[in-house]
Amino acid sequence: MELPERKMRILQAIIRTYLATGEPVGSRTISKYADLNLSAATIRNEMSDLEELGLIIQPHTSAGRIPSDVGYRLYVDEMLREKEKSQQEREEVLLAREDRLENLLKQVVKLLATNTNYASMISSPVISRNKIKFIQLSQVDAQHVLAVIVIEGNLIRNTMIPVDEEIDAQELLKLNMLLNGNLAGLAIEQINIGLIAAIKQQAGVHSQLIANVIDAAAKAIEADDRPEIYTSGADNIFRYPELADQSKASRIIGDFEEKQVLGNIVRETLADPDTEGIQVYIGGEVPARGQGMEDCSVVTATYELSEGMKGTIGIIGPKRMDYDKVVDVMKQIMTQLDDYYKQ
Amino acid sequence: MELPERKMRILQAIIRTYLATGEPVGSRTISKYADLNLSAATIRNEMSDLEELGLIIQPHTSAGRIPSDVGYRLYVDEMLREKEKSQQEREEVLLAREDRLENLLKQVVKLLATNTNYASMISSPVISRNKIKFIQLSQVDAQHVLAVIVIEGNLIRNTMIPVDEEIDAQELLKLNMLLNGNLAGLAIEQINIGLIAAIKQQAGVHSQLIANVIDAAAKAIEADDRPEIYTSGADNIFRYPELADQSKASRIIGDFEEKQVLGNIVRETLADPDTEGIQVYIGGEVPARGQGMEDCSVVTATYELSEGMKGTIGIIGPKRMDYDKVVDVMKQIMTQLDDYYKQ
DNA sequence: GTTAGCACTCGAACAAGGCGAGTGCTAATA
DNA sequence: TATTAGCACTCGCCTTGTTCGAGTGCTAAC
Repeated sequence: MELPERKMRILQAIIRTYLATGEPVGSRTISKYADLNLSAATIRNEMSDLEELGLIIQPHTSAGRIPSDVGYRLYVDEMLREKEKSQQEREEVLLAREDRLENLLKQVVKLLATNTNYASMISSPVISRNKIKFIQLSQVDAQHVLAVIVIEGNLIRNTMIPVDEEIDAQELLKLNMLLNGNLAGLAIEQINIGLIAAIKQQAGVHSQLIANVIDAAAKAIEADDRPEIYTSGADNIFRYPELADQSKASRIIGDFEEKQVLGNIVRETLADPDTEGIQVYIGGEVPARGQGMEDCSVVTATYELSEGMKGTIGIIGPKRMDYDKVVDVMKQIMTQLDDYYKQ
Repeated sequence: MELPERKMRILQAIIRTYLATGEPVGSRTISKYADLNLSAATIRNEMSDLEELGLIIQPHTSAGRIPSDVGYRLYVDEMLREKEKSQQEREEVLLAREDRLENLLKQVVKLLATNTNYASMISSPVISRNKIKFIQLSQVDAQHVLAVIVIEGNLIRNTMIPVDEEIDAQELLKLNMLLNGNLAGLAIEQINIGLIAAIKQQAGVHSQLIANVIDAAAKAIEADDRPEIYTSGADNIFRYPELADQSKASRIIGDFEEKQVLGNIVRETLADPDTEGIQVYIGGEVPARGQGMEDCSVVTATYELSEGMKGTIGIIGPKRMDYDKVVDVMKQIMTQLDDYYKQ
């Protein structure tokens, strides 16, 4: 949709004031905008047009106008275009080094929440290349064998497997070689029944143990498809009256805690291959069947912690969100995450 | 505090009706209680006494009475005493088997929330006996050695350690024996500088690697002191009007997500050695410096998943909580968790 | 010690009315 | 033709006043 220059500027003025105040904005308010220099009456005519175009809405007869979803969309797209052009320098948000991935993610999501004042989430990176790299069995005590499975990308899974009797060290070494020889480098799809049967046969008396290990390996890889999601700043939604009423807040908080809906958003974000940068979902656009989110906007971005380890960060807030600032903060954090392991 | 029989029964009647309705209860309502058979006027006199004793409160002159914290306390103590006596049979809440501890905990907390309709939490068990059981180094690829550390109670931690060059298999075997020979069975306090120096000396050129492993082991054990906390059903607080208003809900949700306050409650529960069963904190009794919780009651219980692995489950709701039901549900879940690994 | 009766209190719910922000339309103006 | 000033009108919000009723405390009678 292409909009005449003046209408666009009036729309922007309306949205900007609405973002700041959260109240319907009237023609007089806009007429005071220095760089427009139009009377309230003219603005009224223009507003009438904008309403006809579906860009703004009048909540009731004698009220000002508020942006519609379509209006927001136009505004956001324009803003993103502007941002693309001007590679502005940013003040850095600094990430402290963390030794555990989990702590890093928690740190990031907290940072995101405190910097934006919106509810924030981060998904742990999912590994797209799900090959087995290395398997190691060790006898931990008389009743337990520990299976350590390393997946491409150095992700590690452990499973404790109960055994009837202690396995001879020499025997264990053979099993390790058997497993690594047959499975290392394979993706989960490549491990078929035939292969499993063959390995089991070679394992002889320990075939049950081997079956357990393969099972664990399959589960380990599968688990990565369901990324962990961390959240922070859910209470921020109470800052915005339009979300703070009981029923809405309840649904949003519920969705936020349940992680189901967030999972959908994460999946959607990761699935969209052409947008490398920021994605903005406004109101009904939010990929969530639940009805909790349609009064919200969601901004997401994909980070790549290291080759093939992609995750999503996102913030959730009211439709009248400070998109400008949010996009800035998210870009900063994204860049830092992308560089995290390169430093 | 000992209360005459009749006053106690009136207090119980008041609290029970208040729990159900959430509204101040008047003398007439109580006078209709079949098993009391007293007129409203008499009840009024008794209520006046109860108020003087600080057990009930009148929100404003022409309103009924609501229980005070002290009143609740009396009621709850009495109820717990009753429960102690009658070992009632319970309908079972059934836990499905889960292979990962994390999933078990998530399942439990969800179950707790849906069964009680209150916000629920569970802490992962903390290991009190923090001994190293087993250490295993493996060469995963040319640049990385994987250290797997198993702690008493079969808790497993992994660390990837970067190395300059591949280590000979024979050499690695020696290092493994060195580590296990010297560290297995030791608690973290027993690993002192002298011991570390001795091991490093024996490790020769690989002393740096060994230092990293010991470091990782120390961190792994330490991490267990800060238990993970899972929550569910935070949105349940919106069911209770007295908590659902914006500022209160915001603070509670914030506390709930931040896990800091919950951590305190968990610590408090675990620290209290003599109560083996259920703990009830009413209003100001809640061990949380934040002011979000003083309108709430918190019920916690300690479970013991297996020898020495203790954790806490808890629910958070309004002071007018269905203590009876909550205690029942928690006891069920506790018992099931206690038996979980014995089945 | 218990109960009936009564005057009194006070919040909740409802209705009426004024206020004011904002609109659309029309006629005048540049 | 585009813009602006003026004006009547609309409608949600807030304030005020009123009623209603649940609940109380007190007193006198049982």
